[in-house]
Amino acid sequence: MKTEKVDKRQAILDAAEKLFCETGYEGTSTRQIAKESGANMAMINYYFGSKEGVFVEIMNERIAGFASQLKIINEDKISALEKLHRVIEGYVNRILNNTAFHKMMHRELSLTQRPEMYDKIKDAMSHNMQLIDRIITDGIEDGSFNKVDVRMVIATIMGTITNIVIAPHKVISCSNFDLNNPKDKKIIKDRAIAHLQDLTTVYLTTKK
Amino acid sequence: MKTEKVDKRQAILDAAEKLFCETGYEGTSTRQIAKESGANMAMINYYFGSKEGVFVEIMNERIAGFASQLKIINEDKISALEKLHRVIEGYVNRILNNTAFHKMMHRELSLTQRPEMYDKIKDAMSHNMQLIDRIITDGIEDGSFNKVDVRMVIATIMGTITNIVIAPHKVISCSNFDLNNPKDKKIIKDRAIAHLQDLTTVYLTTKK
DNA sequence: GGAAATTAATCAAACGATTGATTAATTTTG
DNA sequence: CAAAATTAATCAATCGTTTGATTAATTTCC
Repeated sequence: MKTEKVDKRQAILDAAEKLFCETGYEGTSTRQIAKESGANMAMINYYFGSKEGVFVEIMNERIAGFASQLKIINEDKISALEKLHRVIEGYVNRILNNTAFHKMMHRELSLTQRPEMYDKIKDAMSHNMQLIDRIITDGIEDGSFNKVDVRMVIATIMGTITNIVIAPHKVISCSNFDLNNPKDKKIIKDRAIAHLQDLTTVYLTTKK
Repeated sequence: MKTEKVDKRQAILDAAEKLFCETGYEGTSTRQIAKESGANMAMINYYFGSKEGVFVEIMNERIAGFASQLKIINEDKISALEKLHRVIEGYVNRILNNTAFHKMMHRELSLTQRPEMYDKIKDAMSHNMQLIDRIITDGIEDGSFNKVDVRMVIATIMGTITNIVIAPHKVISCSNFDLNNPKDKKIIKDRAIAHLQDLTTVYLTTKK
């Protein structure tokens, strides 16, 4: 009769991620997680060993998901510019579809107290970074891109997106604007993609 | 004879800022602050009323410092591009000279639990944003700049700098690299300024 | 000027509340 | 029945804050 299989384990993960995103790791108590997930407090330790175990599990799951999304863009026989544009589109979509997690990740990246987590995030990022690095470097070598500071260009692309997620008021000053509203999110996505594609096109391919 | 006036109040502020930057607000205890500052725990509440009072005081001091640094760049009779370049230089220098605080500010901006603080930071930022907005908009209106998505360009400038501060490994993959090392910091500063000035010049002034 | 009164600064100790974690008992499941 | 899942109760530790007392400095008063 009741097919509603309540997977407490997953419920804990979902609740914890939501709370960690909203109030931070230290700012979230195990009791809050238990309450929000509908599970008993002891279940947290039963399944994940500790509060930190929950956090690590969330990060691992997410990072694994990101890695699997790393498409074989570099295999396609398209121009370097076209590749870069696809990467930008993919990045903007991914990050703006997971704004809460992205915020949490960046928060963790700015702390020095959990070095293992810092390194884990850093490593996960570096894969994607190397992909972009290769695309731009190839473009420079085959003459289709200007000689630029590749790492700085990457910082610009990633930094722009992160900035939009963390401080959307910088882009939209409208007060009743909400990134969680699908309509508003779509607008921001399109603007971000258009801007970054235009920016990279002009900056990388304009002959001086 | 003894001019070593130990201002406990200031010692608390200094220690708290250091700790808040390193381990976050929730991650720092009042006992840590007391120990690090050499003050008695009760002094924190004596001077600032509460732990949050310390935090608010730090933020207010810093934000006031930033506002006072808001130079009258817009008054100078120089081109829009020149103004923008000066703003970029000022921003990079300011933020890279206060990396720890900048990290903390962005961390606070990504949380939803202290709305008053969020609004305070947002307001402080919006002043600087309006300055840049005006410079670019003026440049567009007088025909020296291309028609671009002004808010997105601002997000790019600020996002790039923040990204460098929070994830410097993206720019420098060298393992023994340290943003606290003055020599390394100088290198990053110069690269960031050169990149952003070059980027904005090409993107805003290239005729299509 | 010097005793008396007042204020500011500092301290050790303790407060109640909450933290993450664990126990032992119970229920559910296969 | 045995293993797995779940529960309420409890643990020691730590949290931010408050207390009452003490010292040092300043002000008031005669």
